[in-house]
Amino acid sequence: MDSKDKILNAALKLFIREGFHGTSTAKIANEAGISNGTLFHHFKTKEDLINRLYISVKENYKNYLLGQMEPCETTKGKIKQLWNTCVRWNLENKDGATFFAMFANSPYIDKLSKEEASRNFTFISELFQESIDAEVLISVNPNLMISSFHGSVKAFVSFIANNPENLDLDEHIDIAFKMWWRSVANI
Amino acid sequence: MDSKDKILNAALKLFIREGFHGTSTAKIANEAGISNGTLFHHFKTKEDLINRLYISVKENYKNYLLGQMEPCETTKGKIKQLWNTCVRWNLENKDGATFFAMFANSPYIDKLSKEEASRNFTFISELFQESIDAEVLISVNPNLMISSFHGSVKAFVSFIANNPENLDLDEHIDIAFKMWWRSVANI
DNA sequence: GTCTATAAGCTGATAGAC
DNA sequence: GTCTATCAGCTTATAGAC
Repeated sequence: MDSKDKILNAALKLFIREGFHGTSTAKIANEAGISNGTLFHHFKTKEDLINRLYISVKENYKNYLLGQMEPCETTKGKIKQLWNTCVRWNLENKDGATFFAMFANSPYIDKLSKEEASRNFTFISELFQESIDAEVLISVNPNLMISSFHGSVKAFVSFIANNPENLDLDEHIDIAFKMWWRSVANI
Repeated sequence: MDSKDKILNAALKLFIREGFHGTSTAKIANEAGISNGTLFHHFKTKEDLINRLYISVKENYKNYLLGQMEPCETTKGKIKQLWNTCVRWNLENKDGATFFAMFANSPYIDKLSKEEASRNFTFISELFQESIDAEVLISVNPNLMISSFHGSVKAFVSFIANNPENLDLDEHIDIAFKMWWRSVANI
């Protein structure tokens, strides 16, 4: 792992544990095992580091989704697989998910970074548009559909995070997807 | 308006515009029109200020909900009214909603504040539990139902925020509620 | 309750040697 | 690319007068 990645990993870990304010560049450098000067060789400013971290986590998310998706015949199957995979990334990458929750609306993330990051997820928009056109999904504003999708994923992940009883994960993933599917399926 | 409220208002405004890190106590005091010393007379530390602000916004949310709710015969009517009212608070109090999104998962908000704030919302839990018992809502884990409810509200609000075309708000509120209702109604 | 004055310590960032 | 040394400025918080 090169220095840049060491720094990004250390920053993610510290930001979610102690917040942006509580995490100085010195702490990040220390956690990464490099010097403060080296940090500023790789990142122009602290804000630059935050933005690059944001883009990096988003890209990790995208690659996970594309890597896990298998060919699937039906439209419903494709969407279910996407939903499941989103949930699993969020559960397996809690640091990344928390970082999004903390910083997605924050002023530290500039508009350019947001646009660059969201450009990676156009394949989701396309899937929904196709599904609406094919009358598999109800005919509503596609952006409302996408908001509903992500909202459902986030709500389920937050439910799992806050209810650490020994409940059957696969069973509840199925229940939650079926609930969401009823709200958007064209039947 | 007394100094304490002036400080809380100024802090909310600055936190969402410039972030926690970018907002010094001096800036807050200046925006509030009082001195830095006075700020520390009312709030023990900056972290104390953040936590008190969090509780204050949550309380404002609760009072809005309780104030707007009118007596309603049917269970579905009650839930629809609650959903609508939640959406309207989030749309009318964008600063508060953004503050939640930014800080709800953050380390600045301590556990005691979270508990104190969530204790105000037990009436929502009770409504859902009753509705499940009455077989108006499907029989799932009540916490999953609550997560789904808040997730649906947040998803809709985020859709409205990101799609500022001149779409009919009331019409879309109806559409979005109907979508969510299909996912939880016991029919 | 409110103000001014003050300070110790930390912050992000730079310069320059290797 | 990485390090050490360094700093100017800002940070939270306090003390004490009114």
